[in-house]
Amino acid sequence: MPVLLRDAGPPLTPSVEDYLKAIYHLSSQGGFATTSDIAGMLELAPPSVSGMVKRLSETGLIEHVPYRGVQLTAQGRHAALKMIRRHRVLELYLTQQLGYDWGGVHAEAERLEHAVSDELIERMARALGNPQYDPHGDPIPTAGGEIEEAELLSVADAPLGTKLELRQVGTQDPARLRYFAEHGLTPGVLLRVHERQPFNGPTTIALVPSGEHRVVGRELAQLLWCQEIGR
Amino acid sequence: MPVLLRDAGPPLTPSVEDYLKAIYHLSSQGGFATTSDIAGMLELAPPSVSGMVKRLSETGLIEHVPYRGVQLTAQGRHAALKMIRRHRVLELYLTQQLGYDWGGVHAEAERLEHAVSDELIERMARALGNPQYDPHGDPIPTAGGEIEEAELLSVADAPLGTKLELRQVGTQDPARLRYFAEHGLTPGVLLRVHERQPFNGPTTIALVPSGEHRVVGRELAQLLWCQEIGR
DNA sequence: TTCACACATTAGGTTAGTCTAATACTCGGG
DNA sequence: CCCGAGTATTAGACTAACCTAATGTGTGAA
Repeated sequence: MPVLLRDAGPPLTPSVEDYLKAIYHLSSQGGFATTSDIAGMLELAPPSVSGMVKRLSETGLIEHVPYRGVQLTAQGRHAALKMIRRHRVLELYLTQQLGYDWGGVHAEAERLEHAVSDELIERMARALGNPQYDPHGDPIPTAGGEIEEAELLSVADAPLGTKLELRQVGTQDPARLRYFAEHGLTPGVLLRVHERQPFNGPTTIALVPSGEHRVVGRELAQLLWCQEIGR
Repeated sequence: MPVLLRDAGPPLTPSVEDYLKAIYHLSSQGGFATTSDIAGMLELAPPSVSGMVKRLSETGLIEHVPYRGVQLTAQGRHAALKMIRRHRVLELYLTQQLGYDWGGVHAEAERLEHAVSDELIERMARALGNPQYDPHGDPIPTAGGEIEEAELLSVADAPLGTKLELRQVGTQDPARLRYFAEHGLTPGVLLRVHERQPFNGPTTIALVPSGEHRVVGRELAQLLWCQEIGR
């Protein structure tokens, strides 16, 4: 029997679990998750989020900087990863064992993840051969709460030609963020490094699948963090 | 694809689903489910039940006779059977496909039954070959909301010798109910009809497994409804 | 340097579901 | 026939989680 996650403190409500997951996803690409981002992701009114944020930071699951945003504490991150493990194991189990297709599986997992026991998830994982990736290719955290951190390469360093997914933009500066957005360089976009000039010169990026080119200087290229898409 | 249950009205909360299931089980052996019986089964305080009973009867899921008890309406019965189908399919799936044992399976199903979709239950049922009985031998309602009603025989009519389970006591009269209880004749008890005198004479019952005998007149024997235990 | 706008927070209200304490009802036994 | 024990219900309070409306805050653009 694999080691299960130790349960720290009282059980979390489904709602709290959803907040933690949302904050995990939002703050994985940048430092803080903002109130309105969380509200947008969970389809709630911003004041509802403010209220929950207060409670979550009182119980030590998140760190709140007023008017800035929130980040997960170690404890909150652990709980979030547990939920993500549940979600991804469920998605994989439903598709592989019960013939679900891509479409239906997310909503089903979204509801089940709050109801399953650790034991059930471990049994499902075992039935699947303790898989490492879900049907979308996302890594499944271990029962111990560890996740394969995507190895991120900046566009300034990535090898030429390989297909990359833009994962993080390493700045909070609105001018730079706006500039990137205007040029279609937002997280999730696929691209290749097409050419790089020597002596810290500019990098040419080819967007995938359009093939359009973007030329960025070294300073900006260093802010664009990507993951190699091998799978 | 089998016909799924049509959903009548707004979705029910988990709490409401639990009430309906409890009322179904309690009123299957006798006319009314009382407030305190429901409170006992759900481990709630009686006033909580009174409050919920009011709401459920306002939404047409139950019929409430004040100070007497409640019964399910057709709509409530339908919803209860849907939950029982979910529960029993889940129990069977968890034991047969995921190696759960008898012990753990009930609690797991109890939580999952509120989170699964109809589609998931139908997929599980199909994976199991559309079974008719759960691991305990209880019948699984169909997706259409029908359940194999146990064929009940009164002790006055049952054949001699076959093993029977006492399922219902067909009276509300306290004197008779007390008499039955004092003689160990309560629902769930196993017995055989040992001997029956002619000309509407008394019936002798042998309790199982103790073998003790009880002699009851025809009037009382007609009140004891049993199910043949063949399986 | 200021000021308007976008965003965050506070204030106050709602619903579901629970609780305890107080009150109302029913019915069997004297 | 009435009364008290045992139930049922009402009254009133609490928590979690949401909402809308009102109020604060912080910053980019003029």
